[in-house]
Formats: sequence, C-alpha cells, structure tokens
Amino acid sequence: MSTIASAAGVDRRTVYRRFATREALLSAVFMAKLDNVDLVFEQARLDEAPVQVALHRYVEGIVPVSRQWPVDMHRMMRGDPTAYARAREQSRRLDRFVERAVDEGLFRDDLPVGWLRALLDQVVSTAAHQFTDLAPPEAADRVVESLLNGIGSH
Amino acid sequence: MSTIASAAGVDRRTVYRRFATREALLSAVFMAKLDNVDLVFEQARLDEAPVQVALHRYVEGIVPVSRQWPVDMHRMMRGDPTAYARAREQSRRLDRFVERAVDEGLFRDDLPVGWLRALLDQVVSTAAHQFTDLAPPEAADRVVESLLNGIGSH
DNA sequence: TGGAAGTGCTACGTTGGTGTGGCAGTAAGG
DNA sequence: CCTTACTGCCACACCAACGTAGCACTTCCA
Repeated sequence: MSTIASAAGVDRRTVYRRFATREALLSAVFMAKLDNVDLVFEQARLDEAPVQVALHRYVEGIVPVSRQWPVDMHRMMRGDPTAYARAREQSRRLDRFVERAVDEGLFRDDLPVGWLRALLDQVVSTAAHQFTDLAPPEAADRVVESLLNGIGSH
Repeated sequence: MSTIASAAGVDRRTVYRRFATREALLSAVFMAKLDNVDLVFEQARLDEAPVQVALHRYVEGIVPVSRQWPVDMHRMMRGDPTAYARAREQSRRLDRFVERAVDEGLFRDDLPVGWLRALLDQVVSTAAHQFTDLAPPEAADRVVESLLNGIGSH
C-alpha cells in the first residue's frame, strides 16, 4: 500500500480514504481491467465481424489494455471470486471466437481449440509486455501474422 | 517457510538446519534449475546439431525441467544476482541458437530474433504449464510444429 | 549401552505490512 | 470570514512471517 501510494503521488491515508482495504483496491483494479476487456470485445465485434477482421481488431485493442492493467490472474482467482467468475466468462467468450475462427477456416482444425486459444493469449502477452515499443496496430500486425503463418521459413 | 516445510513433510526447524535463510533456499532452487537447463542444452547439442533436431531435443528436454522448477525469473532477478547472471548467459546461448536457426533457414529472417526467441519461450511455457498431460515428446512435437507452421489454416 | 546425528515441537524476538485515529494545513465556495 | 472537504503527517495497534533457541525424542552405529 505504501508502494502504491508513492507511485500515485499521494499519502497512504488518502488511499485508505478511497479504498477501505487493500483487497478493495485490488478488486477495483480487476474490475477496471474487466470493463476495458469488455469494451475491446465490443469494439472488435468478436461474435459477428469476419473472423480475420475481428481477430486483428481484438489484438489491437487488447494490447494496450494488457499494458495498462497487467493484472495477475492467479491473484484475482484467490482474492476476488466475483471478478474471477467474470474473467472466466470473458475467457469462454474468447474460446467461442476461436471456435468460430476454426469453423470459418481461419484457424486450423487439427489442433485442440484450447491450444489455439493458449497460443493466442501468449503471443498477445508477449507483444504487450516484452515489446512495449510496438504500437498497438503494429503489434496486432505482427501477432496475427506470426500466429497464422508461424516463424518457420517457408 | 511453513508452507514449504509442510509440502516437504518436515518441520520448519529442519528446513532452517539445511538453509540458513529463505533466500538461501531460493538460491538453491534457482541453481538446481539452472543446472538442469545446462544439462538440457548439452543433451540437445544446441550449438552443433542440425537446428531442426536440436530444436526438438531442446523443447523435449526443457518441458520437464520447466515443470519441475517453475521458478519466477523476476524473483530470481531481485533475490539472487549470481543466479540471474547465469540465467542471462543461458538466455544469450539460446539467442545464438535462434540466430543459427535463422541462418540455416529453419526460422524466418524477416522477423527480429528477439521476437522469434520470445515466441519460442512462450509456446514452451504454455505446453509445460497449461498442457501438463502432454508427455514431453508429444509436447515437443506440438510446440515445434505449431511454432514453425503457425495456427492458421493453409 | 552410550554417543552422535538428526528431527519435531514450542515459545520467543524481530521486522515489515495492514489498517486506524487524530490533528494541522490548504483550497474552495457561500 | 467561516464552513466544508480533502490531504499529508505521524504515531500506534495488530498480525503474519522470518529466524532462533532449547529440549525431548528417535535412530543408528560402534
């Protein structure tokens, strides 16, 4: 709480005036991230846009959200069951999108959907956190292209 | 230290007899992992085997090591500079392998080496930790094939 | 049988983080 | 000018975890 207050440039007392407990503050952060993820889903039109377009828009939208809210999902799981349930629902929504991408021929159908989904998450996370100089549109270009085509020399 | 002792089935006092401090215990874990990573590098003959073969052997070897020593690199960086320096040297060695893979035409040469390397790490981590029912040889098959060919429908 | 080595149990001191209360100071508005 | 709202500062209580000391007990070996 000291570190958070310092980073925010205020006194610990002020933080405690806004958030009764440390858990309450964490919950607020979790919810803020979840709200922003929902926005990205809507903007990407995950359920109805053509999958190639939706994929790119999703990645372009989620990279800045990930950067701004680098939340530890394990911590959310332990500390805030409500937020975690919501996160799991968002995850299922993304799974359905991946399934749609397979059905529509964008993703391969010879690998488990769980694997496709996990790779999507990991490549996005890599672009978001390890290549912070990539602007979201460039990051999306690279993520989508690498994911679809691989890094092998063809 | 209580949790570690319980998990090991011994008293905290016993753990303190073996390791003077919690930091010392963590260092021992870090070193054990690094030792095992070195072994994998040797077994994979990273620097001299044909890159396709070395890649597969590397992934097959590193998956179980990753599973057995799920060490947080940020924590190692903060807590044990010696181990961290050694980890960075191992990382550079892997970078050189990726460069060799590009030179020998296995990996694409139109993406930064850092990106190729980051994807390798992430896909390996995914297989190791999120698909724990995959045996190392199967995990290696899937990791290498997905990395090289991507998940797009061709 | 006694000594050495090791373990488990318990109580304790220290440290750092969470959370709280109260007061002085500042700014804004009526 | 007074009131309200807010902030920063400081001291404090509590608690969890780290690390320690000492003792009883067990096992093994000479």
